[in-house]
Amino acid sequence: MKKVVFILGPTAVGKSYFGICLAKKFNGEIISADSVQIYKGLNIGSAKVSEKEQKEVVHYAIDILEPEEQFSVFDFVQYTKDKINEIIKNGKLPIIVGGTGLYVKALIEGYNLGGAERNEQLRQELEKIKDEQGVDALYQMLVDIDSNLALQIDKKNPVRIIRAIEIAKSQGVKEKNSSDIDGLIFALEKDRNEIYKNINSRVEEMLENGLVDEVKALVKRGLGRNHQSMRAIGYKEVLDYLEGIDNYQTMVEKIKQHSRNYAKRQLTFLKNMKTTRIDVSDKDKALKEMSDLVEEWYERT
RNA sequence: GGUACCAUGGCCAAGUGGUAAGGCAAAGGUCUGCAAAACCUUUAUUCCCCAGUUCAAAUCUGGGUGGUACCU
Repeated sequence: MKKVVFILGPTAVGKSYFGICLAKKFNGEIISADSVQIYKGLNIGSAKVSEKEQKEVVHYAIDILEPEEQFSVFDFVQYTKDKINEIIKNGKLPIIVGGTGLYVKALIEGYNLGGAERNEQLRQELEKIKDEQGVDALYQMLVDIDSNLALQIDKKNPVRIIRAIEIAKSQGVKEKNSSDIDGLIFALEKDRNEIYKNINSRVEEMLENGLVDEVKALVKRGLGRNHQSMRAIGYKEVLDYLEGIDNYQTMVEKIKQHSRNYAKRQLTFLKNMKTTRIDVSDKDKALKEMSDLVEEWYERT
């Protein structure tokens, strides 16, 4: 079994901080589990750890993709498994820090995904069916192709139905889940209002640090709303502002609002995972608590 | 001061006589493949107030209050 520490939690609770502290203390290296921080050029809006912090502690899964590229849970699991092995081989402790729940869940539970490629042509056809005949027709297609798979898919969720059809039609081999990870999984928590307050002030900070310019640069490079990376919170809203759809004030409010909604969703997702909950309202106390737990867990075989 | 228009949930808003659409927010939730995505559930016994017409009014009439625009 591979020993891996996980630091999860909603946006703006302070995951990065605790990750770095623990890494320093336990000779660890960090793998980010964040669907936006993997992209180069998306720094401010993704609250990426600073270069300075990246020098203090080795970080992986940050800046590994161009903003034009696609990425999926499958890719994340592949990448991360390799890194975990590498880190352990070097005698260090892997620490996974991030807020993208599904990435982490897939890793912990050992999803064996087949690696089905995106099929743009098929996608276009399916989109067309959805627009012309509705989601029900789309779902019916899935039922016809693979009725077992269809049972697991939300009937009304076009994004998932399309992906399911894509997978069903590809040759990807699916095996059973298997995980060789012995995880110590922390879920950082804090009073909801406190989190919301942090989010609001962090958004203000991002704006002061030049979020709008960051997006402008990406737009200049040819990025637009159909790129996966640009659908992230903080980016799509600025895009709306730059295109004159929203005024500045509205943009700011929307970024805050969407971040709050996101935090809520993360909290819900985390509730369903087996985690060790840590109240981080008192930073020092929380750090001590986590350190003790890591120590004890690390000793165990 | 005059004239016109408007007043519907936290916000935006549809509805012009038949028993309150929708969107956003909020709250809760889903989750094995774009997840900072996508999706689901809940949320106005009541339409600014008062009086009237009518079997029936958010919808019509009169008055009041508040707002907006234009005029003097």
